[in-house]
Amino acid sequence: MSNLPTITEIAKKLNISPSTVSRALHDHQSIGLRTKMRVRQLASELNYEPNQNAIFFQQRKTFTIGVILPELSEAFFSAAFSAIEDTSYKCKYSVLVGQSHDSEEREKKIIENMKLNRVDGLIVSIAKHTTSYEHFERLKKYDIPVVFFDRIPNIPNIHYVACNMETGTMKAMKFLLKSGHRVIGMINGPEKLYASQQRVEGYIKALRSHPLKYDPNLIVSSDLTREGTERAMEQLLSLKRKPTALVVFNDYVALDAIQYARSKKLKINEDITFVSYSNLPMSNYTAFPPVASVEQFPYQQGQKATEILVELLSNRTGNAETPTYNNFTVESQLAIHDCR
Amino acid sequence: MSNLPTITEIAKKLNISPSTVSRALHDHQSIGLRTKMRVRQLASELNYEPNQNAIFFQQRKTFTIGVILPELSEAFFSAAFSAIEDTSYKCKYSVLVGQSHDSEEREKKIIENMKLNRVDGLIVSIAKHTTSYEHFERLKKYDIPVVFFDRIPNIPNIHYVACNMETGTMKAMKFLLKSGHRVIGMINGPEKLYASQQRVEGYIKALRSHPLKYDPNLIVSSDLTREGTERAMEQLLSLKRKPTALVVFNDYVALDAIQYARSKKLKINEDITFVSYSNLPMSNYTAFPPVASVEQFPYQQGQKATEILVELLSNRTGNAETPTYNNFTVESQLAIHDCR
DNA sequence: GGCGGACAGGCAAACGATTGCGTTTAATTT
DNA sequence: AAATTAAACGCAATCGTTTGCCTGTCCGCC
Repeated sequence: MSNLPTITEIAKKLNISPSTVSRALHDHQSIGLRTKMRVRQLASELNYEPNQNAIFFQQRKTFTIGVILPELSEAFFSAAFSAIEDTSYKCKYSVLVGQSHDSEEREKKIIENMKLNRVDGLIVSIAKHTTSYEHFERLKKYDIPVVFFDRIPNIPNIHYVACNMETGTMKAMKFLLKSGHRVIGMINGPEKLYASQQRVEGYIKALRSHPLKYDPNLIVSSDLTREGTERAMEQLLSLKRKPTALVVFNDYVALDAIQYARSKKLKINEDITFVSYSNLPMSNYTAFPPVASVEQFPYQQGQKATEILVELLSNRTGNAETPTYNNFTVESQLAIHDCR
Repeated sequence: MSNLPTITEIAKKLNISPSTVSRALHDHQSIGLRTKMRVRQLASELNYEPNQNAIFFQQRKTFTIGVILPELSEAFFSAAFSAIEDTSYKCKYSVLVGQSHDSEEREKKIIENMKLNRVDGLIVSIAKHTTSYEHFERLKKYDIPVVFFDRIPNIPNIHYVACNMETGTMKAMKFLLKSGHRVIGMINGPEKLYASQQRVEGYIKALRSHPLKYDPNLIVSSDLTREGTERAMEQLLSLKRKPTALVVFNDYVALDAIQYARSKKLKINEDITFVSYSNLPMSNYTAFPPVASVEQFPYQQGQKATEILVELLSNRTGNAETPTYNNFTVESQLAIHDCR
């Protein structure tokens, strides 16, 4: 039943040594053609399959990459994860996954777990409540490379893939400015996030290049919960110079913000216009979608991150070379929705 | 650097044998207290961590469960997967995942891969285009138990977790009947799916118990694509006895159907009413959500499936006991949306 | 005094595959 | 004919941990 054939069995049946079998199956040069044939013949007859566990153990490698994400059920991350799975499947890597549920503690535990499981490398999008990065730093000692994507920590010497949120924000701003808006607010995400900082940069640069003066009151942060978003909206709507348009951290936040605005009897696209990020497919179905969305290409990000990691893993010579850090920025793009 | 401490090292430094160290770390009875202390002391000093690969290899177990899903980016599956991850995390299992993208061929390849990776067991929601189940049958020979959930094949002798779609459909139907609808149509999913068959059962039972006569023309299938749904709608709307309400396979299909209805100038909730399944959070944001949705509890399904699998895996005695097949049905529930 | 048994620990095989280094045989060169 | 060499394969160690079985030692008890 569960007694799978091994290399040693094959060897015995053919009266040769296990090493020969192994080499034959790997098409090693120093094995004669007829032996190779006999081995392969028998192997396929017996339905032989190499025991990956034995190989992993022997090679001190698992051909497994760990993925740590905040929430698998969020469309952006599941799209990215889908890409990661697809890409590593192509590269013969397996994928182990854990979700931090945006908790730093959980994130640490998962990392611990991944380390125990001896993953070869990690792809991470950090939890929004993560404040310190030492648990990632420690991985360097274990020779486990980490590639961050989208939610990347703002520290030097890391591998990462991210979308250029600065230019993305500039595109969004220019679109709004062109439409005639002059007082534009922003609901930003947690300030620790690099992506949040980039949004502010883009916001300011767009204003400057127009030129308009920058009013810090027009930028407020949300913790990305519904309540946080409502508080942010409250703040923005209570300003003397009330914004006629808002750039909002992502589509989820935007939908909450829009609902809040409607509850305050504001007319969407008349009294107030929304632009958002990450262009969820669900925007197609919603009643009042943002008029435009900065596409963040989750699939591409996931794919690129995986490719970088695999590259990193295959180029390992073991000796202490000077490490170079890969980063890849995918250019963002503004998707303008047709609001029929 | 990457030279992690091993049991043998610890043994050497303490001048005892590796077996003693192993047993000490496992709190084995036959090891003296002071030796245990010394071992643990040194182990934590050296930051010893057992090499899981070695253990997996030695125990012929991986403590890994494989998960095969159609699409990770679908809310239902990512919620279920989230539960699977959470639950197996608690049970000290790792999760390997693959998505079939609803292709039978891809499904087969993933299974092959999981087999190679020696997963201990599998949790599967089958691809909608899967027609034969031999690739699952084969796994029995390898002693890899499979627990199906939600999308389960309609064959005997399997472990599965599913939502009771029959009673769920009856609840939906009764709700519509109570609201006064007399001609109720159904857009069903692929007929192969057990879940589709159950929906039809519930549909018919609800009619009979009312009693109303059953008109087969009122049930049409969609392949779950937008086009398929539109064809289904076309069929239903061209009937002489036009339905005033529709029970639709899931929320995605419902949203497509509703859009189609609107494009035909039908007024939602006046000319035609929709009831759907699986109560996606996004329904809260959409313009015209179905008035009610049969909640399928993806989280609970995922959790239960994982629990069953873990139970199955820990109860393995190895001898050929008569297998018993676990199945678990979570009762569905009708969520009525407030359409303000 | 001899015996049983509890206690503490060691030996060595086993899990399955890979790989550096040797060994044999036969062919080729000088 | 002797020497060199290439081809084809075997030996044995190795990866790190677990575990069945054995060996002492010490104690208590009849």
